[in-house]
Amino acid sequence: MSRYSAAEIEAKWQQAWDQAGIFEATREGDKPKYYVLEMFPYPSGRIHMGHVRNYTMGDVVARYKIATGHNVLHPMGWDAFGMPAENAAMAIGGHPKDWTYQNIADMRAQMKPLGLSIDWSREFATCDPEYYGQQQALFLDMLAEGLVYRKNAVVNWDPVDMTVLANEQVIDGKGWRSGAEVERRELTQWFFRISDMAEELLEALDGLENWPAKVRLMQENWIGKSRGLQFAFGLVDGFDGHDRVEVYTTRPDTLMGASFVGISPDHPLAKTLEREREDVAAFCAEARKGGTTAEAIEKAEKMGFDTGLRARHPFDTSCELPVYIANFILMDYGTGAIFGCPAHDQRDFEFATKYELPIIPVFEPLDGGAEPLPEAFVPAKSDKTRFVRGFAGDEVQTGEEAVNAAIEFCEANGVGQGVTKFRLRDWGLSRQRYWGCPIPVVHCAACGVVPEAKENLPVQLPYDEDGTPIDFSTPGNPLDRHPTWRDCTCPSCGAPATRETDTMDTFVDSSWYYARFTAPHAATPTDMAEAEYWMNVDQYIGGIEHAILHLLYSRFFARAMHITGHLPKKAIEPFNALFTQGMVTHEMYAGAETTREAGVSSDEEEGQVINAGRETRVKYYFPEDVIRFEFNGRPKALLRGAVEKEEIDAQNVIALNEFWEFERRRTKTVGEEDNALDVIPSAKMSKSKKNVVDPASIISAYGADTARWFVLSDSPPERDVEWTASGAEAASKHLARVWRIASEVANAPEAATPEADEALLREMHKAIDEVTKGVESFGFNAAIARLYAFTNTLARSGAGKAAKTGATLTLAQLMSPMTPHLSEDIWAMLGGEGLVATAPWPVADAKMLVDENVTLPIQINGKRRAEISVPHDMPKSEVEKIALAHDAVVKALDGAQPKKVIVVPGRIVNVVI
RNA sequence: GCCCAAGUGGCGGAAUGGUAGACGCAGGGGAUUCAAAAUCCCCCGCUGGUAACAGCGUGCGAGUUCGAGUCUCGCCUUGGGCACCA
Repeated sequence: MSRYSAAEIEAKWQQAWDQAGIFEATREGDKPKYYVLEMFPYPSGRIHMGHVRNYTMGDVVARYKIATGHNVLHPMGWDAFGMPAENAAMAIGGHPKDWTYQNIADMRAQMKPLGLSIDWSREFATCDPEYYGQQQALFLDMLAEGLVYRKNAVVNWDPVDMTVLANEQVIDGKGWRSGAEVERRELTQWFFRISDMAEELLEALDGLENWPAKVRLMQENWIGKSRGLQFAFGLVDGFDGHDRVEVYTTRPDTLMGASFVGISPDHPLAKTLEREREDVAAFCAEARKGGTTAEAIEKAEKMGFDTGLRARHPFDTSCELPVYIANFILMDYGTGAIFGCPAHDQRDFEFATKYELPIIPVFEPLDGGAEPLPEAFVPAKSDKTRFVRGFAGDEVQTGEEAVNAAIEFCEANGVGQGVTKFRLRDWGLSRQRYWGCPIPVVHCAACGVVPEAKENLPVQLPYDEDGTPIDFSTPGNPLDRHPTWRDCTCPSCGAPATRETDTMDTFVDSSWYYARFTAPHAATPTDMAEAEYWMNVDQYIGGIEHAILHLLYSRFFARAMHITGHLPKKAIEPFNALFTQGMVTHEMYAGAETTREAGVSSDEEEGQVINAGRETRVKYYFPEDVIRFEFNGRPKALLRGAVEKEEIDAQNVIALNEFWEFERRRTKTVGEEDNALDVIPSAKMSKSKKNVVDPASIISAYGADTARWFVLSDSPPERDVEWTASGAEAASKHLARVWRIASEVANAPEAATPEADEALLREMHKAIDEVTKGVESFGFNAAIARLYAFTNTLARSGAGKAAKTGATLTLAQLMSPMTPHLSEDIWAMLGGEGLVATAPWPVADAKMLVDENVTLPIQINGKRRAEISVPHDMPKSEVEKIALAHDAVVKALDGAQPKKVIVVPGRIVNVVI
């Protein structure tokens, strides 16, 4: 073979690894363990470049750790439950299970050629009954520990489809599918008691040193701890048993600026009033209208209703404040009631302006110190309030200080007490869906809600029992409609009973899969001995989009699993290190109209960027950028990305609601619907098909090593990388060059000059040093740049055969985490021992990293003016002497003495004149 | 509105406070070839200069330092997170 043939080589070495079984993880041996994990994919049916990048990074880490003497666990599985499968069943018939397992088979077939160091013997899908059965066992244990409970919750209810809608599925207050006005309805749902752990989940963030600061911060904000004062306003005249209104405030220092009290329409007092007064009922009905989406809230006008009730100010009993019901007050934060201080709160200010309530500043608008007031309301002569003086003297305090002083003051005066609140809510896990893990409880007329007996697990989803197909043709939960599945007996009394038909949020599935990988076939959720050995995940890699929900839920679950005896204490923070990688982007046209205007013909070359005129950039998100499906019989593809809206012709964008249905599976983080998510039909997509980079076609054209090399080479891993055809071409050429260089080593002269050998050896050790540092610090792009440089050195070196052979073997080794097949081939070609995959990582010789002679720049007043070459270990004084004798320095000094000479050994000389 | 991050050639990007622009892409020139592909060599921040060289240069403005892309402060721009959260 005289040319590098990726297809041949890659198949050959994958087979060799398989036969050697080197990626199968066992607990044997005394090597330190290392668990590397990439966020597992949703089986959409096709892998994309985002997957390639994610798994390549994980593979680099895994292979490097193998080479450095670790016992590595590197598993792969499938996040397989969720809406797309159910929608496919709805749109094209068939069963979600068949659709899913077919997709898994397809994706596995596409992933295998990448040559990943995965222990496939541990593979599972979350829709395997073996997995979700253990998840049900876990649920029952959590139920027994009080970590799960049932309560009423307000949800978006579509009265036509008779289903609960996620916030993202409510568009302009209407159900995405039915178009019916969405109602807010109270339903009984299951919840994880995650809010009880808010404090701990927050505090433990500090210990996650190897997590990106950004992710920790996002979680901190999400948990949203706040310190404030909770106290009661007494009502002047009580109403039907209500004689006080409890409020919570984070700004007790503005208490003297209170001009009204507001309560939520869902507040108990409002509900009582509603029952007895028609005008209140009418207002509350109006206020409750509209969904709970961020968009609906944004648009809603601030409305208030004066109940006529009056509240007494706790520090000024002569002051009576009106009690309003207001639509902007949420029942589920704080106490569902507030006091309004229009002078120091924008929202209260708007409300007060609208209803002509007094605006009472409590701080002077001093320079510095005091917070600025809305300009119109800075009083001519400021009224330094009694309150500020009362507890803080004349000094106007700000921020936390003022708040704490106010709390202290209030507590001392018997007005309420300081409390800590969190934004984090309990995690509602009930989904009215078929394709999810059934919640293993039974409803019994006599016993109520009864946990299913463990010996009856798994509670399996019905497939096609008794020839009764699952009915996906109509909206709602197919489990509800199933004629027999719900029927069961009560595990407690044995009487006929009904199964719970809600299934679990798919985030539950992904909250503990990392633990299951340590013992994927254990008869209990985990095997403690295995968990003790393998946990924690040493390096977790995935997309930033999971910064909050998935990672927070996993942290909660790990704690819950410890409490229920399924994980050791050390695993309550399951991911020691986290790396969030960027996306793979690619320029493209957004739709056929645009494409035609740009003058693109269909026979343009694959992947070429054709015209900059109307192109736009699309970000391919991990893990599922493109979902192919049929909708109403038409083939479509969904593309989620930052397409600039105005670039897209309206007719090319299918309805957002179709998109959201497919997105619901991954329950969007709140507010993400604002992220310009656009959807392009595949009919249009195929016309501009050249915009989609399909890993399979790249691999068949260039080979896996090229794809791997490229996705790592161009950008830092945490940043987005743009896929370009020329970049892929360059990667391919480079690998072919390395192979060629290796195959020509045999032609090198037996003996060369010792200088040439020495020089190559030094370069080699420098390369070892820098590449190792790069790989260890996720500086893959820098490591690759160093490998390019070393390759250039090697190619031009006049060293002899032995030195060149050694250098080439080392090059192959250093490249092996990124291009394992090519490296393996070169290793074998040059007589390396065994497999390069298991060969010990080369170690740089510190002595070889420093050259005998170094070039030092000479600066004069910080500007480079000359350079000298001196031995690296020459004493400072000698260096100084030589520098001062340099022509350029002598000339600049012009006979004068330098003020100062700074010599940094091996670095620089600076002469200050 | 609140919080966070990032701004370096035509492009992606290098650079423990110590020669800014490594490495790659794109571009230009050349060798090889009947020709091409492939390969190899050279140039490539801006301005002036044939050149040697000089001046300028890491978003803008200050500061610390012998020395700042890197540290501090203030702006500008872009990106991200949170949000009727009291």
